Amino acid sequence: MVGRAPAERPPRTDARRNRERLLVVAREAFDEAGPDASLVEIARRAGVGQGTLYRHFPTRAALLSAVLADRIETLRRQAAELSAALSTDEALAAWLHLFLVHARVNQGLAGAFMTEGPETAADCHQTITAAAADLLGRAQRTGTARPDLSPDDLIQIVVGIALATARDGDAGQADRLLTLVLDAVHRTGPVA
Amino acid sequence: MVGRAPAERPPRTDARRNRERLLVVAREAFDEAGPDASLVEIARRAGVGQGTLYRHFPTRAALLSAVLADRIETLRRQAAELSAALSTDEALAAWLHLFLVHARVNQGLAGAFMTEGPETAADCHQTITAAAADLLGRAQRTGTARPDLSPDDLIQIVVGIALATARDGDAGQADRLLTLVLDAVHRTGPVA
DNA sequence: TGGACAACCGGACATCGTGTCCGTATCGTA
DNA sequence: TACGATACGGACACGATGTCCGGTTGTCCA
Repeated sequence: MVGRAPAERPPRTDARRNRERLLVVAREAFDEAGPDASLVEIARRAGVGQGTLYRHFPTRAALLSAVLADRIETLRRQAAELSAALSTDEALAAWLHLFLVHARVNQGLAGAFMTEGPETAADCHQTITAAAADLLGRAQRTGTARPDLSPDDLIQIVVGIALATARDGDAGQADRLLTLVLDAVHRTGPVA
Repeated sequence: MVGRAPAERPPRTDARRNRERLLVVAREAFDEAGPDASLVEIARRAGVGQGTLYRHFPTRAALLSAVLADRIETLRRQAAELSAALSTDEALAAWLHLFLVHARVNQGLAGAFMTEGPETAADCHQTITAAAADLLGRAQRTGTARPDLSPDDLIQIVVGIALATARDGDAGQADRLLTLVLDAVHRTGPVA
């Protein structure tokens, strides 16, 4: 084991402050303009120089996943809550719906999963997949969900729905497609 | 009815030649670098100025859909062939598989559907949807596909699968997800 | 308290991509 | 051949990304 960082100092207060401001502004900007929002514009609105932005968040993905971190955390928590409050099937359906809505609203979520390799968004993906595994696993053990479906595949197809329906305002279509998928998920027997 | 175009002249030979060269080069470029390939680079490799490129294809989408036009045409033809050769269900499955493969290989296809409004890629979308409507309609009349599914929704979810699985090389996942969807499509009765 | 050093800031800059504009060259026709 | 319509080409304006460095500001210690 090599020498570890020698008592690494905490970041300076102004650095910490700027980081917070950037996150707040970035959240707004991504909500307004989608995941392609201009980074210089974000820096400008946060009242900092571009250098500051790029120092804190070297890439767009880094900023995106930082912004998304708490949404992801929220989704994780909601998975647990729904799992406790509803039946397995209802919980799975409700949570996937929440996930879909979030993924569509800021397409950045789905975008962050896709445009990056596993490096940056790995944590997010990990957390989401774990939550899905929990809910799906319960349904599978209960016998109401087909056993030959992985949490990763489930997440991926919902991401697909989000990506495919992100642009047009037809939210109904996204819901219909999710319903279709859920139908398939619960199909454990042969075709009727 | 107002006066129609007065005997509109055919394009000049050099214009026609340049258009061809651009299409050839663009096809290569999109295959190599994906749908975000640089347009100036395409112009350069085709030996024409940027102005020429933008005159023939005012937007990236215009170029993309021109490049895709023959692939789309191929898909349309294959739909008819499969429809004649196989059972309705097999034809539908086989064609959706072909569509998925094409959409993934050059993500540009799916990209063209998404990044544009209905304006530019309308023809492509129209053709694809029509082919899907044909195959799906037959299955629905046969009674092997759920009646509450529109061709548009079907296409959209396959596009979603393509978008979501375009980056990572796991072609198996795309197939698994398509199978899942097909399962749902054929589910005409209550859950087993 | 105050001074020195590291950490941090800000914005200019280099680079790349898109799409427009217009002077010039070339094609088609009389 | 000569003329007008058509098309060409590249400079240009604009906007975005990411880097770099001189100046500034916190932090720590004497």
